[in-house]
Amino acid sequence: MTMTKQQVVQAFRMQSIRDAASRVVSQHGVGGATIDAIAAEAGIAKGTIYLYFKSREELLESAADHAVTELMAQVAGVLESNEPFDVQLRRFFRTVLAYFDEHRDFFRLYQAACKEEECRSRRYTEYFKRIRAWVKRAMEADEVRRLDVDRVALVLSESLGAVIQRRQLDAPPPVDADTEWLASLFLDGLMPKKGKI
Amino acid sequence: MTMTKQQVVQAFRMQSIRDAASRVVSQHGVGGATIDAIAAEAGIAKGTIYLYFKSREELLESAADHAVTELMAQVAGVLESNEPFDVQLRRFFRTVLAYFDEHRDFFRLYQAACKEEECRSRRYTEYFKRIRAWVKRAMEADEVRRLDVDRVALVLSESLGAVIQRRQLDAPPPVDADTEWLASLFLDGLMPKKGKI
Amino acid sequence: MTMTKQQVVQAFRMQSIRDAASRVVSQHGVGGATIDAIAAEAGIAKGTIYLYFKSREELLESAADHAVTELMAQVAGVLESNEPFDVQLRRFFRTVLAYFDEHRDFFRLYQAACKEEECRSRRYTEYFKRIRAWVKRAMEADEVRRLDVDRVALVLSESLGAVIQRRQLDAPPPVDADTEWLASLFLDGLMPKKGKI
Amino acid sequence: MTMTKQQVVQAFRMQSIRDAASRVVSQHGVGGATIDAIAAEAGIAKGTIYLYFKSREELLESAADHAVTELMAQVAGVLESNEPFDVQLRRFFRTVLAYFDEHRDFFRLYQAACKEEECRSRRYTEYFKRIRAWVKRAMEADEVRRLDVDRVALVLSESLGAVIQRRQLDAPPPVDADTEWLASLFLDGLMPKKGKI
DNA sequence: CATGAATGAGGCTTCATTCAT
DNA sequence: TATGAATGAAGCCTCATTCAT
Repeated sequence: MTMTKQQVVQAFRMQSIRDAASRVVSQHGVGGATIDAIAAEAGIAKGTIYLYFKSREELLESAADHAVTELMAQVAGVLESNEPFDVQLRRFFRTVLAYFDEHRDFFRLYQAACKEEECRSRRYTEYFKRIRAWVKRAMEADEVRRLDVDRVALVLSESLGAVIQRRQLDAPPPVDADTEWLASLFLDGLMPKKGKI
Repeated sequence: MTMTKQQVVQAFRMQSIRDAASRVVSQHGVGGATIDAIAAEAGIAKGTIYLYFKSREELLESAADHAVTELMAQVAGVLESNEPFDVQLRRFFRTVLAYFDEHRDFFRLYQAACKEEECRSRRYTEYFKRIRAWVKRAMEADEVRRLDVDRVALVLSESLGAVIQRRQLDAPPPVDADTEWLASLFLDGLMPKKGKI
Repeated sequence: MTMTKQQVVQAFRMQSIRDAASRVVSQHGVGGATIDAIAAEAGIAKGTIYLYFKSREELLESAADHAVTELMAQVAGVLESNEPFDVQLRRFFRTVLAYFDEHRDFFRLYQAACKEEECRSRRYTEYFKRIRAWVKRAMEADEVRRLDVDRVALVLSESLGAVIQRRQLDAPPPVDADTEWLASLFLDGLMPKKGKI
Repeated sequence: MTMTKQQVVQAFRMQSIRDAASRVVSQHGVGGATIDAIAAEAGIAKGTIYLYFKSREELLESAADHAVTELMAQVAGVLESNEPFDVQLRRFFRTVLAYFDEHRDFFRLYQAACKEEECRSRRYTEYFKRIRAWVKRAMEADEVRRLDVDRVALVLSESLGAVIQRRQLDAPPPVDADTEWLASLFLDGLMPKKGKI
């Protein structure tokens, strides 16, 4: 795991370019994320980008990959803990919401870059699988009703995504508010709790 | 409201161009929806498009608007009926899923065209407002738990969108299956129904 | 063989672009024949070139092809006549030299474009085959000594090429002088004609 | 003429770079002979090349120059011997053909680098002058028919060049075969030897 | 001396838009 | 109205050259 100074510098540079790309995308959309704009944002020359990435496409893909990876690292601990599902669900929502409050760039980058073509690949798949596995475990432990695992995982993550995106407009409520609200909706549903005395 | 023959022809022509745009987008993505391709698909000359739409952007926006409008017309009846919420919710899901099963073109058009820039504007806002109003009414009638109306409407529509998108891959289950499943999730939540003797 | 007016215009435009390309190459070399320069020389916009040729490479190839074809048309009559070989040889040399005196652009275009890669293809091959066939016929008729047909054809055409190229520098002697000289060399060789009392 | 150790090292380094350039050109053409590729082939850093050559152009020119010089050194002995012209001609052809069989890299480098711009300069001129002088001497000694000296020298060297190039495709016949054949053509011409009793 | 990361001019190509017919 | 040839701005990418280490 020891890296030469070279490798450290290279890694650093690559990340700074990815960050610049992410920022540009978040401000101008994927279509507006030209190499010129990204280079300007990164404060380097156009050509320099090609020392680190083979093409614009590879750069955007890499930026998305890295963002998902970073998020995953933060989410992993939560999903693999031994707490009850409802506690985990709250922590999961809170973690992701907080991540995006700090990286509000990302969502659009990720979504837009991946809507077209077969993107959304590798990393996101891993991310999604992790959520799916977590839901599955909860179902098997009867902590959660048995429903289509894939669809539940999908709806959970996409609903979260939608809330995140919405938080990017106007002044969002505190993270905890959205967290609690989402958890409540998914745990108990929309129906009034008649039967719960 | 009577239209001259001229206006009828014009309206017809515009819609046929929008439809062509929609088809092209669904096949080649928004990036691949060049004016050339759209004109070819519509069987007209490139220049003709500019007789009806000011720019490519306006055309795509208009196409998305119209698609949402069409969907809205179908959804409106459901949301304004006097049935109980759970029945409405099922019909709502079913209607939208069915619409997209027949117009699977649209989703990508709509999503992609609108992620960038501040699209998603006008029409979608109306569509969303209608759902929001419906949810609000249900809450006020105590058919639904009182939660943040905006967020509930958001999560409902986005979850539906996610499922729709997922349905476009592989062989989707019947509309009714996804309908029932979504309804169950949102009505009763994820927790096992212990108390429901 | 009747062409629509469209086709005529298109053919004319294509040829004018080829001609511009040929001129630019002859002045600045193949490397200097940028799309910008060719468009400027043709008096049209850069993009227009792409309405008629798929890429720079295709344009240059096409230009070379057409030049060879034109030359071939002029040479064909000579080679297929029923005159004795020495007469034909003189007419052949004269025709090609004259062609290049009027199109002195071409040689460098052709040579340079084809040195790299496997160019020199199609058309030139045809041109060469014609010469080869002619030489072969002459040999079979015992008008010419039996030597390696391929090599003879090669040396004839390349020697001619060299002389053409040389003629492009300084003030060249009249076409007839070079014609006569070449014919004499190839017909009788370098040795003094001792035996020919 | 004694060189300091410095100068020796410098000369050696320059030649190794020229050789690398020559190899790269022979494999990828002049267009593909980027500074990057040449440096990699030479096993040195890009910047180092600029310590020894002012620019890419100067390097390629220098490489061509040196190759011609080397060839010239081998040809010189032949052309200045006191043997009869026909013997010399055969030895000349054989020497050049053999040189290129071992350095088939060179031809394309030389041709391509020099077609553009007014290359083909200095060294080649010397090389050519030497051949010209030799032919002239032979004419003055009545070993060769009196024809335009320049054109004869030109046709001799270019014909040889053409054969060399052709030898680079497919499996070439032995050097001696082409040597003999060329000599025969140029010595005696194409006409059947009727008069030779 | 040697290095190679950084630069940026310049090339190719696409495509939204215009306009003469 | 309809057409589609022409335009040219703008994007992506390459690579010769420089310069701080």
